[in-house]
Amino acid sequence: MPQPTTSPSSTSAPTSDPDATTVDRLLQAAAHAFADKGFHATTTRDIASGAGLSPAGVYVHFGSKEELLFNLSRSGHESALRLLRSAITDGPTPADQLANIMGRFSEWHVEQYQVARVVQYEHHHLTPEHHAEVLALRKEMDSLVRDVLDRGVADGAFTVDDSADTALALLSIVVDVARWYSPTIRRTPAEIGSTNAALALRLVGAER
Amino acid sequence: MPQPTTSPSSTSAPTSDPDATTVDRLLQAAAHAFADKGFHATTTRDIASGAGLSPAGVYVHFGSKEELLFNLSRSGHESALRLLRSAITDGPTPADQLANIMGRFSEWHVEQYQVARVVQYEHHHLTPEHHAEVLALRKEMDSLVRDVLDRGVADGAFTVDDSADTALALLSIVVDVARWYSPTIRRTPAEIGSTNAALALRLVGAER
DNA sequence: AGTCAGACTAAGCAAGCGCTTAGTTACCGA
DNA sequence: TCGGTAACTAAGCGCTTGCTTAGTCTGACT
Repeated sequence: MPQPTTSPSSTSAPTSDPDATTVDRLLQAAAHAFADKGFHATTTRDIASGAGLSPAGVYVHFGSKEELLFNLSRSGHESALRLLRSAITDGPTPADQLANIMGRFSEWHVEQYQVARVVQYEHHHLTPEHHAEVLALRKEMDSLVRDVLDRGVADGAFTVDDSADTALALLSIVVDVARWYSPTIRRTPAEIGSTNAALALRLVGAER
Repeated sequence: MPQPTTSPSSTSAPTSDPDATTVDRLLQAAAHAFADKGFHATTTRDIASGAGLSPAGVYVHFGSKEELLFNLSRSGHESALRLLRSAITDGPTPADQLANIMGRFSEWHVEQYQVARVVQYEHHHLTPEHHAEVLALRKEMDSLVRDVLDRGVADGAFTVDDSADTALALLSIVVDVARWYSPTIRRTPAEIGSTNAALALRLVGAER
C-alpha cells in the first residue's frame, strides 16, 4: 500500500517527532534511548534510526555520542535551574517557595521524565570536563533549596535541624520520581506535584 | 623489585579481598564495577581482572555477565528484605518500626552502597524472567513499609493522607542515598540513619 | 548554466565486546 | 602410580561498537 504524502521512506520506525529539525530529532531520540537503556547500552545506530537517519547521519550534527549526552545534560540542568529560580521568584514566603519548588520540580520530573533521567542518572558518563560543568549547575540547585530552608528557619516559618540534610531529603523525594515514574502510572503530574509539596511542608514543620 | 610471598602474579591489580573464595571475589569485583560504571559499561575483563583471574576464568563459575548481575541483585534484594522484616519485628510500635526501617535501611544503603546501587539502579538490565523475580521482591518491600504506615494510622500514632504515596516518598529518601553517597563524604552511616529516621517520623506526624 | 556548501548515505575499518575452545596444572581417592 | 575431576589460562572467534571515508543529492547564489 503506497503512502501518499509521507517523508523519505526509512527502513526503521523513527521514535521522535518527524516535523522537528534533524538536530532536535536526534536529541529526542537520544533522550528516549538514554533514559530507557542508559548511555552505554545505547548505540549510535539506535539514535540514528530513532531520528530517521543512517548511522553516519548522527555525525553530521554531533561529533560523538558523548556530545549528544552533554548537550542533553547541560540543557536539562539549565532548564531545571530556571524552573527552580522562577519557583522561588513566584513565591512570596519561604513556605510558598518550597511548595512551588516541590510541586513544579516534581511535575517537571514526570513530564520530562526522559530528560530528567538523563539529568539525574547519566551525568557520570560525561568526560571529566563536561562532568565538572554540570556538577557546578547541580551544586547551584542544591544551594537554592537550602537557602529557601534557611530563610524559612530565620523567619520562624520552618523548624529544621540541619538545612543541608533536609534539603537533600527533599530533593531525594523529587529526584527519585525520575527513577520510579512510568507513563503507565495512573497518578497525574499535578497530583504527584501537590502530594510532594504537602509532604515537604510537613517535613519542615510548616503545616498550614 | 621482586615480591617475595605474594600470590600468583597477575598483571592487573585485583580490587577484591584476596582471601575470599573465587566466587566471592568475582561477586565483589562485579558489584564494585557495576556500581561504579553500570552494567553495560562494565566488561567481563574488568570483572575478571578485579577478581585476579584471566578473562576466561569468569565462565568457570558464572555462565554469563547477566548471571553475575542476577546473583548480586537477588541476594541484595533478599538481604534488604530480611533487614526490613527484622526492623519491623524489633519495634514494639509502628513509630519504632518506622524509625528502625529508616535508620537501618539508610545505614545499609551507605555501608553496602555498591550492592545498593546494583539493587536500585541496575535491575533493568536483567533478563525478563530474572527481572520479574526481583520485581516481586521489590513489591514486597513496598508493602512492608505501607503496612507499617497503615498500622500507625489505625492506632492514631500517624497522620497520613495516602499511605502508598507516603511510603514511596519515605523509600525515596532511603533509596536516593545510594545515588548521592560517596565514601569521601564526612557524615557517618549512623548519622545518616538517625537523620532519616527523624525526618520520617516528622513526615508521618509522629513527633516525639 | 555553473558552482559550491551543506545534509545525507553506503560501505567499511579498527577496536573492543561476550563468550568458547583446547589445553595445562593441581589435587584427590583408589 | 595412576585416572579423573575441577580450576584455570592462552588464544582467538564472530559480532557489534563508535566513528570515518568517499561519494551523491539538493537547493541557494551568482
